[in-house]
Amino acid sequence: MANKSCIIRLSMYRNALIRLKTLNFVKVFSDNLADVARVTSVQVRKDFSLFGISGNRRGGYLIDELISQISAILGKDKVQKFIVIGIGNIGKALLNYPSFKKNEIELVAGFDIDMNKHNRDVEVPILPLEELGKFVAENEIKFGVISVPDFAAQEVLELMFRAGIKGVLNFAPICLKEPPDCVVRNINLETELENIIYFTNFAEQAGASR
Amino acid sequence: MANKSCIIRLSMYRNALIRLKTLNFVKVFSDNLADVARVTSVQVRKDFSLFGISGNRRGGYLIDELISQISAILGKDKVQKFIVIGIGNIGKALLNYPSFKKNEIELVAGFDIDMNKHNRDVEVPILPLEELGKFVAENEIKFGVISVPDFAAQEVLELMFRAGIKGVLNFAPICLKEPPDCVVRNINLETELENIIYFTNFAEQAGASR
DNA sequence: TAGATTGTTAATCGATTAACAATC
DNA sequence: TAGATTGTTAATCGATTAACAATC
Repeated sequence: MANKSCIIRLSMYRNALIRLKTLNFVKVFSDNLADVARVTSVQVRKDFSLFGISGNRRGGYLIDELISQISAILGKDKVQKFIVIGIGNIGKALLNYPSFKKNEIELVAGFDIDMNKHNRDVEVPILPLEELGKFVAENEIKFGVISVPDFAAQEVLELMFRAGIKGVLNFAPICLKEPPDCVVRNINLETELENIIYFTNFAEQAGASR
Repeated sequence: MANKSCIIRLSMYRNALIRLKTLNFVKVFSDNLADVARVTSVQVRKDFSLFGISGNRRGGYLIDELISQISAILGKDKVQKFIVIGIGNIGKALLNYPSFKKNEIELVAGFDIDMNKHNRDVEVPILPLEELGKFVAENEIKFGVISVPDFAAQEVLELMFRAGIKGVLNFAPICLKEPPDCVVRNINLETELENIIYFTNFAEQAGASR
């Protein structure tokens, strides 16, 4: 029903709502949310109607209600635990990313094959890859992030899948095959930069010929 | 004409082609590329036709030709220089990301307001934010990455824009307003994880009710 | 009541897919 | 020639947008 873009927009609305709440706003109009998410107010209302979220005609939406409704959709009503496989630069950056925790996302452990990176005596331990299955089972982990080199990614995914992981965000620059009943999203940083390059150059050409 | 997804697919085709080339492949069929990019072969041919790339009926495509044609589209015929603003965890990870350089993407400098992070005596210097305008002008930089906290992002974008930057990848968790003649893409890591959570939970429910 | 805003149905737009013609 | 593959035109699908009805 809802597509990826729609869920991304819901996240953006929610972030904006939380900011507005800290400014002591109580009500918000679809037009306000449209501005922060860079979409139209129709889009906002359409997104809400998809999930049966309704406001007050003439009176907009109550921010508190809206936050809790969107939060429920996005699974923010409870803490969601993730593990990170591959503790290179990206993996480390994710483990130290400050704003996850205040948004109910908790990275609970890292895994790596390099024993020099292992460390159990910290809040978020870095463990050997062999312990992944046991850890996932014992801690009931559903989600994981792959930040290993491209050649290792598919194998790591299969390891995670066999351990029972159901949702994966992949930073390795390769398009992974989704196992059955497992959601995989690929983010390729190089590809994102290439996108910027293409559209910038394209806009320049279009601008020049105008 | 081409949309974002199409350019992402071109990047994926190119990555796959480079791998195939190292395996001494000479020719490739649209069906092969479809497999690596997880799309259909019609999609591949349609993408190519959009850019006037043609192969040999019955004989597929010559890998060398294809790589150079896609490379030209993606601006890989020359090195593209980027700067990184905000040298936190993400910024550092990007500066150390190994595979950019072999794909004609060069991160040439970092910028930060924290003087403890400044360092001129390395290959990729970390400079004070005040020097951004001068550096961009002297080194003819067109592209940049924002990896500062959310509250600083819009201001940094405007600084970059005034300096002459034309394309920006933003990692700050806020949807930035595109200045005129400047391309901005937003990647929000939290939102990506929220996406995984939603679609995983959704798939589970759908699976359970089946 | 008049005006502003929500919410829904219909129209449009754009991207993907299907069908098939071209040709090596 | 027969078979496999490319390349294009038309059909479909899904998401966004427009129009407008509902109502506070």
